[in-house]
Amino acid sequence: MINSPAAISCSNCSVRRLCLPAGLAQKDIDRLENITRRKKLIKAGETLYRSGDPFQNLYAIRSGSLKTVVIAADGDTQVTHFALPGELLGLDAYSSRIHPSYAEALEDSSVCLLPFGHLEILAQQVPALQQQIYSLFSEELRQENEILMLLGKRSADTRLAALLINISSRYARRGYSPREFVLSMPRTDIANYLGLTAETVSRLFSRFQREGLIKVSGRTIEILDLLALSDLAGTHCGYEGEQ
Amino acid sequence: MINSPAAISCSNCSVRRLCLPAGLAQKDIDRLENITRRKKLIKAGETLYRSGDPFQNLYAIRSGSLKTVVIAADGDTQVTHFALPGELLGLDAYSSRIHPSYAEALEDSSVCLLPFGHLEILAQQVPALQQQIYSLFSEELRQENEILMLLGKRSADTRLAALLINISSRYARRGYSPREFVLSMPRTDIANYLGLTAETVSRLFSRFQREGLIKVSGRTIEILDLLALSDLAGTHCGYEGEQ
DNA sequence: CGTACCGTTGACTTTGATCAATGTAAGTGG
DNA sequence: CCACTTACATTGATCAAAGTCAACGGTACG
Repeated sequence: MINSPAAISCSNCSVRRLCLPAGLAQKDIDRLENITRRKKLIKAGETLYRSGDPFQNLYAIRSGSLKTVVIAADGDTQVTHFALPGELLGLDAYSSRIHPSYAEALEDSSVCLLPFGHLEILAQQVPALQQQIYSLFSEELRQENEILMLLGKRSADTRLAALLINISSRYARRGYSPREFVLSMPRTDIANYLGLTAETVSRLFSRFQREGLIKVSGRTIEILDLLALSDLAGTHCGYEGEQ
Repeated sequence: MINSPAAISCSNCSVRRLCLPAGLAQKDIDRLENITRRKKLIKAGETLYRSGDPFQNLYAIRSGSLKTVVIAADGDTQVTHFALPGELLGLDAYSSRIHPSYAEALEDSSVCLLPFGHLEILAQQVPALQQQIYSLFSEELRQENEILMLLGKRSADTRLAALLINISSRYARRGYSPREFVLSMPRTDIANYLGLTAETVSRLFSRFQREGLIKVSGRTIEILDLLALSDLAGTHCGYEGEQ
């Protein structure tokens, strides 16, 4: 864990407009930076926090990607989110003061630690920050509702198409190509997230490729027919509202 | 819509300890009451708000029950929540300023209107209220994660058992019998919520009855073997964390 | 170079959806 | 009060989608 030099403060973070500082005046960003100095680097496969850990911080992703996973009493797991830079992790721990899920890095990643006690006090003084926190909470609720629809009502191919379109649009929003990207998670995680098996996901990748929708090469995906894929996803695609 | 007499203020509301006033000092409850005077009565089948409506208020349920439903672009719907007294509706509308879902009364119900603008300002001044709002947001996220697990990983019988246990425990928390209750929603809504069909739900009710787990009489459910039913639900039962 | 993990593909099985018919209770108007 | 309507619920027969089990191929890493 390191104390950041000015070089990696919010002000020049590439995802600041997606993250907590969004909508804040410069003087308020300065105050926010005072409590977000601490960073953490985590390697692929390491956990950022575990289920059952006491809630101390929120975590803002600077780079890399993570999955969040809930564990049932019988040991069964459910991947609930694939998180990209600019997104906040840990909000679900507030009420119980215990993390109900764990977060694991899918690749080497860097996160900012946000001590929630400090953030809460600052939010009390800075209405725009307060509003941004509400907004991130609310947006996450809205997204989960869309995923609920996906799991409750959609066929396997629609689910996978929706995930691809979702990831594509989120990369686009971060300045990367929406047409070609590398999935940072294994097939098993995709399957778990979508409520399917790895075999079904694998078969669907093959089928999508056969049908000319995408080109698959291991975890590298090239979208050949974005329109048709979006179509297959319904308009259930933009479940981050970012198409 | 009526202005409440003192008789139906938060202070003597039967669900105040589950609702926004939880954890607030009396003087702060008094201030909260100043902005929560307006009530609304809605009849079974009427909507509290519709998808697309501008976000003005949160709604706290005083009595009755409602469902919240998201509508996909193709018209397909997903029931996302069955809401009981003390619960807050509308949090998911904050970030977009538009309700992404609609809320419909399952029986004649009464709700408190909470103008969010006012609530936000008050929360800025009353840390305990701020914390309670975070808490309700966070708790809702946690619950949605459990439902995700239910829809992603569980069989039809486990899903229905989990719903019954969940409703039972929520009634218990509100001072009603956990062993016998009337479901306020039709089978189709239960099926939609659980990602099943009404036929499957109906068959499961019959099977549970045949197996001596419950007694079904229309929408009246008597739980005969709470232990076995909880067992079937896994411990995925208490997804409101209230068992 | 071999081990371990991940991904793909095939054969078969199972779960729950679909289609269709019938049953039941509540409300409506004659 | 009773036929009639309507909405909700149940049950059965059939079907399809996705799961399971199993074998095999590729790639990365020690």
